[in-house]
Formats: sequence, C-alpha cells, structure tokens
Amino acid sequence: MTTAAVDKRRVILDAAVRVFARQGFHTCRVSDIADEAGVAYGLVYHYFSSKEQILDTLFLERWDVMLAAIAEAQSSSSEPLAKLRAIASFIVDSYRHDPDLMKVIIVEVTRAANTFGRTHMAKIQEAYSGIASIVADGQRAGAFRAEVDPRLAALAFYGLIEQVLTDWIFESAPVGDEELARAKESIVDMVGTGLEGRDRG
Amino acid sequence: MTTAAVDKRRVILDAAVRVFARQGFHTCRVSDIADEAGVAYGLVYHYFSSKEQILDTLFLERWDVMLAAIAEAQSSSSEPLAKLRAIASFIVDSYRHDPDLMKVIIVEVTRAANTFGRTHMAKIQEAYSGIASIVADGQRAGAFRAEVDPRLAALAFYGLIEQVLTDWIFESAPVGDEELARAKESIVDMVGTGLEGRDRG
Amino acid sequence: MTTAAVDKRRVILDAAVRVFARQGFHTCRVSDIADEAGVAYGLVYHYFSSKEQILDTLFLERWDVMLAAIAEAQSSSSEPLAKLRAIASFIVDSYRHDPDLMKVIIVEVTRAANTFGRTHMAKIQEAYSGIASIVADGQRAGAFRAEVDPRLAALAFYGLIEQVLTDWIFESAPVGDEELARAKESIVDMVGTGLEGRDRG
Amino acid sequence: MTTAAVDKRRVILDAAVRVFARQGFHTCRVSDIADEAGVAYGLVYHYFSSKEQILDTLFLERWDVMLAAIAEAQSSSSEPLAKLRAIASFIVDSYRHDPDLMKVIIVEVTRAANTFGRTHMAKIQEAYSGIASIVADGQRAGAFRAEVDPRLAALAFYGLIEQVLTDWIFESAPVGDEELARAKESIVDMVGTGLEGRDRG
DNA sequence: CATGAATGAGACTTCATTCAT
DNA sequence: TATGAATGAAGTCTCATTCAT
Repeated sequence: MTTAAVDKRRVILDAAVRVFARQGFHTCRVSDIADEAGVAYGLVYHYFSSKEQILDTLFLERWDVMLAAIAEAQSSSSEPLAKLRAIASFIVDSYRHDPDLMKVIIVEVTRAANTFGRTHMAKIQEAYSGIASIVADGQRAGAFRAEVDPRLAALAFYGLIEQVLTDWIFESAPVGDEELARAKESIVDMVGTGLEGRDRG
Repeated sequence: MTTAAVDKRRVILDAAVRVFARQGFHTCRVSDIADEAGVAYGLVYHYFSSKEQILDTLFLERWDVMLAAIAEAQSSSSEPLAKLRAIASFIVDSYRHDPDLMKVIIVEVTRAANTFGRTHMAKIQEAYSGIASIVADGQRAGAFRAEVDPRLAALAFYGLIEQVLTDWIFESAPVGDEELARAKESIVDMVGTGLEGRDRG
Repeated sequence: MTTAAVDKRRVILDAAVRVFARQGFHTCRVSDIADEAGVAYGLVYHYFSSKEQILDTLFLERWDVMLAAIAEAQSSSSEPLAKLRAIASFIVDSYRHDPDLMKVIIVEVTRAANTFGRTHMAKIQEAYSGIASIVADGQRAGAFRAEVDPRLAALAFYGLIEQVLTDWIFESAPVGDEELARAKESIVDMVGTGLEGRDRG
Repeated sequence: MTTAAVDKRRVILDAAVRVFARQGFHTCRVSDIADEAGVAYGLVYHYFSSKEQILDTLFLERWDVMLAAIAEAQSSSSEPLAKLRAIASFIVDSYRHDPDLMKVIIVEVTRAANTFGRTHMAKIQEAYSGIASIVADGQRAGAFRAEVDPRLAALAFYGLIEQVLTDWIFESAPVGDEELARAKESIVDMVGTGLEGRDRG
C-alpha cells in the first residue's frame, strides 16, 4: 500500500524541498508545491495537515539522521578531533547530496529561530549537547584545552559549519570532491587549532 | 522639523523593533506596529513605503555602525587578535544595549538569507570582507597561521558570534557585565587558539 | 441480500443520526458519518448519492410513520381531543424512543425551513392538513369551537409540541415515564382548554 | 463619523438581512453580502469579525427590542391576556415591518437551535421566562387556570406564533392590515380559550 | 461490496496599501 | 501631519464526490 509504483507522499515531500529552496517557505504557496509535484491541490492536505507540517516532516526526517550521526561519532573510539571531523564530514556530505534540503533546513528551520526553530528548539539543542559532550570527553582525555566551555565550543563548531554552508548556498558552492574534502579539513583545522594555533601565555 | 516634539518616524521605528522581535516580521501586521507606536496605521505609510522598508531601515541604520566599527578596528594599530576582540566586543555590546534590535537583525535579516538577506547580501558580505582583511593582515604580520583561508576564518569568527547571540536570544542571556566580558574573551580565545591550541605536526 | 450479516446501509443511517444530532448536518463531514459507522467513506456513496440524501432518507422514513399515525388517529372512532392526544402521544413516544432522530428531524428538516424544509414542504404540510382535518371534524361534531381556524389550530398544536421537544432537546428532557405522561396531558390540556379555559363573553 | 452620509456598517447589515433571507446563512457567501451591499469584500471584515458575527448582531439588535416589548407588557397594568395580545401584536408587527429580518431570526437563530440558537440560548430563554412570568401573574390574579405550567404555556404561546410566522414565510403571508389583525386575535384566542374552550370535568 | 487515494472548486479570512478627509 | 475607512488580491484549508483497485 505504501510501496505503490509512486509514493505520492514522497513525491510531495521532494517537491516541497525544491519549492521551499527556490521560493522560501513564507513566500511559496501550497499550490506551488502541488504543481511542482504534479498532483492536485487537495492531495497535499490528504497527506499533511498544513504547509507547516510539511516543513516539520522534512526537518525531522533529516535531523534524526543527523543526531544519529552525532551519536555515532560520540560513541566511536576515534580521537576527539576525529569525532568532530566525522560530524563535519557528515554535514558537508549531506549538503553535497541534497543542497536544496540542507538549504531549507538551515534557512527555514535552524536559523529561523523565531518561527520553526522555536518549535524544534529541543531537537536542535540535542545536536549541540551531543557535540558539547564530545568536547567535554576530549577535555577529560587531555586532547582539548580545559579552559574552553564545551557548550561554547559546540556553538562555535556548529555555527562555523552552518555559516560556511550558508555561504555556499548563497554565493557559490565548491563543486569538486577534492574541494569539499579541503573544506572539511579547513573547518576542523580552524576549530582545532584556531588562528594563532598555540597556547597563549 | 525634527524638534523635541517627538519624532514620530523614530517612534514607529522603535515600535517596529519591539514588534518584530516579539512576533517576527512575517507574522506581524503593519497595524501591530502602529498600535505599538500609538499612531494610526496610515501614518506608517507616511514615513515608510512598506513594511519591508521599515526592516530595511532598521537593518541599515545598525549595520552601517557595525561596518564602521569593523573599519575602525581594521585601521587601528592594535594587534590582529585585539582587532577581532574589538569587533566581538562591539557586537556583544550592541546586543547588551538593544537585544531586541539585534534579535531582529540576526533573525530577520542576517540569517534569513532567503528573503532580506538576499537584498542586503552585499552589505553583509562587506562585513565578512572587513574581517577577512584583518585576518589576512594578521597572517602577513605573522600573528596568524598562514594556512587558514581568511574568508573561512571570517565566516568562522562571525558565525561563532552570531551563534552565541542566537543562543542568548532563545535560551538565556548572560546578565552581568562580568559575565559578558567573559563571554567576549571566550569567543576570542576560541577563534584565536582553538580547541587543541597548538600547531599540529 | 439483507441477511443478518448486518445491513451496512442501516449501520450508516444509524451512524448518521448520531453524527447529525451531535454536530449538525452542515457542520459534519461525510467522513464523520463513515467513521461513526466504522466503514470507509467511499461506501457511503455506494448506498447514498449524497450527504443530503442521507438526511432525506432519515426524514422520510420517520415522517411516513408519523403521517400514518396521524391518519390512524384521524380514522379512529375516538373523541376529537383523544385523536389529538394520540398524535401528541405518538410524537412524544418517538422522542422517547430515539431522541437523536427526533432532534435531527426537527432541527435539520422541520425547522430548517430554508434548506431541507423547502424540499420536504409538501410532506410536512400533509401532517398539518391531517391535524387540521381532525380539528374540522371535531368542529362539525360540536366538540371544538367553530370560530377557530382549523389550520391555525393545527399549526398551534404541532408548533406547541415541537417547541416543547426543542426545549427538551436543548435544556433537559423529562426522564421518567410518568413525567412524560404528564407532559403529554399538559400539551393536550393546553390545546384543548387554553389558559382561561372558558367561553368568553 | 458614524453619522456620515451613508453608514456602511448599516448598509452591510441590511444587505446581510436580504441575503440571509434569500439564500440562507450557510448557503450564502460573504462576497454575496458585499455584492448586495455594493462594497468591497474586505469592508465586511472591517466592521465584522466573521459572517457569524453579522448574524449575531442582527439577532441581538432585534431580540433586545423584543425583550423590551415583553418587559413592557409584563409591567403594564393590562389584563393578563391583553399582555399576551400585546406581545403577539409586537411580533406580528415586526414581521409586517421587516419580513426578511424576522425570517432570518426565526430560521437561522431561534429555530436553528443547534448552531446559533446554542449561542443565544440564554437570550432566547429570557423571552420564554418573561412570557412565563406573565402567565404566572395571570394565574395568581385568577385570570388563568392554575393547573397549567407557566413555562409550558410560554412555550405554547411562543411556539404557536413562530409556527404561524414560519407558515407565512414559506407559504403565503396575509397582506392586509385587517387580515393581520384577525391573525393576532386568532392566536390570542387559541392560547386563551383553546379548542374546546371550557373547563373539563 | 469495500477502500481510500485523488480531485478541485470554492469558502473564509487576512492584510498591505491607498486615499479622501 | 494624521486618521482609519475602503479596497481587493491572495492565501490557506475544507470537503463532497469520483474512481481505480
């Protein structure tokens, strides 16, 4: 039943990603999504209770994968910095795989703190907490400097990645795999070593 | 014209800050702003051509001060990291002085890259460029590691601050001056020294 | 065809009564009826051509029984007032037996003169005519005062009963059989004898 | 300000009466009202918060006059039956003066007990109570038989009038003043003396 | 018989903006 | 300057009904 030749629900979700990315959540109409999906207007409401719920679904689907990635990094036996590298890598790859979806999630949810960010605050904070845990573990293991507040570090790490992605989204994204690999490394390098790169004092 | 008799234009702008902060740009009505300002909503259109233009005005007023602060830091004779510290300090103080205004600028413009961010992209990029220049100067002076891309560093620096501010906006902001001073220092420390704080290899 | 295996058509009709009574005809959805009946809403259209036709069916089913009751009273050999008593008794018992159905018929058809009442006007008038005939017969037999217009008397009699039932429907209905018997008697007494209860002049 | 050449609010209310009477509340669209009033769509919402509120306003405006008429009858020094005659007269005259308005009030509010009647139940009950008081007073004064329940009598009286008006609304109303005067008298006669017109037993 | 996915017209309502006063 | 009545385009969402399976 849900495995029909075409899963219209999925078709609508995918269409919504494109429309949200192109026009923005507030600016697009539900009929734009229906048109993009090639279905009748009302079918959207057959599967979703509102335009908002479509965005919620999109976000949660992806964010849960993200939280899983963070959890996996956390529980791995890698070096602390390697754990962060794994997360950065996951996010960058997510962007690589579906730039529109990442754009929507960042622009319409994660950074739209007023509206949907408010709704999903808890979920978003979960990610920060996971990253902060990794930092704290690294500090206990002596790999990271103890004087940095783990939560601030988590915000720094995540904020940096999101800022870079936002930059790609609105300016121009790196195209090659090599370029992306370099970007990942730069991000981790910046977080790990900083601009000066040595202990002060 | 602009006598002490109260500048209604200003009254409307200030009211708009509170309303945008409270309800969000998309969710509020022009009449909400007029109500908050205590004027008839027709008057809003006497001073501004549209709801959007109010937000534009608010953003530009503040952003120009910000660009000036960056320019001043850039041209000062301080150490490179001190220049970044001055900028971080300015932004944090801006938040301290008018949290609502900063909330509006970040949530509705800077991070709403799709909508208004698009319009003001150039202005926003100016800030990144200014910061990147400071980084590049620092590298030339040997204060910063040469292998970091200045633009990435600028994104990292600005993204970090914005992420922290966003956190304050939606979670809980530090209240005391001392706490704020520590926050400034942590931000600069994170950017300057990173999590590991020593040259690799 | 109509075996003991449950007559779905009947199940749907009975469910419709409950739903119409609870939510009102205009406010309920066909799917509400289907849910209440425990069937898919497509099935409703297998048995009925429209939501409206369900109400029509419900009304006609009951109203024909009512017309039969009036006809029976009419052709009986009872005293004129006893004939009216028989009708009042029938209507009150109908309410007693299925308050929801009576509520639906009164609220959605009989008193909704604009919509369905329009459609069923002829059927409704038949009832008035039957009652009026009883009154006219009573006048000819000298049991009722000749100066009362039989049609007005019929409207009075039926209007009174419906008003009382409406009152029960929305305020509180009598619960005991004794109470109901008293109510029947009061109705007939009011119609028969009036408030003053003696010939004027 | 409210005494302008044309009070648009009034124009809309009057148009609504015609449209509700013609098409019914549920069946008409707000735009029908706007068209009938010759105003723009949105102006309706400038004065009223919803289609429902228009009907509420219409009802309350009229019903308050009705309650005042009942109160006046109640406090007058007339004979009990004359008090009822005054009320019947008022209602019939109301119909005479604005049949559309009476139609709307009866069909869409008073007899639509499910929907708006529910909202205005208290107001409607006030009328019944007023009438019941008159009956009770009449009983104390010895003018009315004591065995009739005043509330039942009130329902009978009001139900009868409404039934007659409903009949006029959907069949054909009496046209001449003389005819109307006779109708008033018949109503009062029916309630006062009943069909048999003498004490039983 | 039975299901529920699919359709799409159309309802209500909002609100930015204009403009006469 | 200042007001708020007036406009009307546009949007979201509902739901009766159809139809392929």
